[in-house]
Amino acid sequence: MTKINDETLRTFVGYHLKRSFNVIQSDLIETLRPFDLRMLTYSALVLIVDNPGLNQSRLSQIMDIERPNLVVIIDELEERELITRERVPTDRRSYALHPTEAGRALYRETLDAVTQHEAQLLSGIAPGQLEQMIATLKLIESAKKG
Amino acid sequence: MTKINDETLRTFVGYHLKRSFNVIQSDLIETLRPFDLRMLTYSALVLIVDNPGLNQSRLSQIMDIERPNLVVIIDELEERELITRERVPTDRRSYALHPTEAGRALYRETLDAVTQHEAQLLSGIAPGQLEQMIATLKLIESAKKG
DNA sequence: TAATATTGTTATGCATAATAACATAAATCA
DNA sequence: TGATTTATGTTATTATGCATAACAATATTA
Repeated sequence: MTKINDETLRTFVGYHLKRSFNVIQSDLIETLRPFDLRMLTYSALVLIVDNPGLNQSRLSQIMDIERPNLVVIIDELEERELITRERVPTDRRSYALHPTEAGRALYRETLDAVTQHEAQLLSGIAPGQLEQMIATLKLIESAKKG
Repeated sequence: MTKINDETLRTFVGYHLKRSFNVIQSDLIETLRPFDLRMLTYSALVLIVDNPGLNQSRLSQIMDIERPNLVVIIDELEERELITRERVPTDRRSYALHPTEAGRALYRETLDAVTQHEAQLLSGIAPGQLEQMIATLKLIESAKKG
């Protein structure tokens, strides 16, 4: 088999970002599978545990997704009794999101698992090199328009 | 509004990768919109122009997608007469994919546009820093299991 | 008070991605 | 050689991620 030439696409930073993210994403999906969590439900759980009382509008902002898409995620976490939705007395439009004890327990379990799996996956790369890359990724993130 | 704490997620390389990729992806989608191309149809077009004669099986491998998902992409490119599918005499199971002249023209146009847009988006970051990041991204890419 | 904005929701559609099952053709092997 | 296995492209189906329009309830503002 002749090797395929992707040098043109390799000139794009986005191409490298996507391919490397795919690797990490595959690993993460497998890591979360035993806990019956997807990337988005996991991210939401972590953010709710770390920011108890926040509402869905704020959560969708930090997660960079549209509010309608967050609804089903919150529905799922609530149905599994990992979080609660409580009416806010001072603003009866919104719900305050809080983790349950089960939610906090799952948070601890999964955080351990995810941390260890990512560390294992990236064990061949020097920590300093990763730190440097993260600094650059933050610059890209802040290049966002609007 | 109180600032939301995402420090836990920030400990993951994957979180930074995803957020920065989202920024580049949004920009790319807008860049490709006038050409009526999506990321996948664009990638496929580039790879076919750069590797004329390759078949769908090989293309799906380099694109990291499943063969069934490639079919509709190739269908679309063929229907728009940007590429052709030709039976391979020596292996009548497969098709050789070739760009048409229109496909090569669109390739040149879009390559210019995409290159310029990405350069503009990342203009605030030193080229050397980007190169260093790409080297790290390649390491992550090659950490793939299987 | 009237007009406007915000929050959460439903409905809908598009894009990306994975799997099973299949017909055709090629390769292997016994 | 013939039988089995493998490879290629396809259809169908499903899950997931992500965006927009429209809406009811509530809050804000002019």
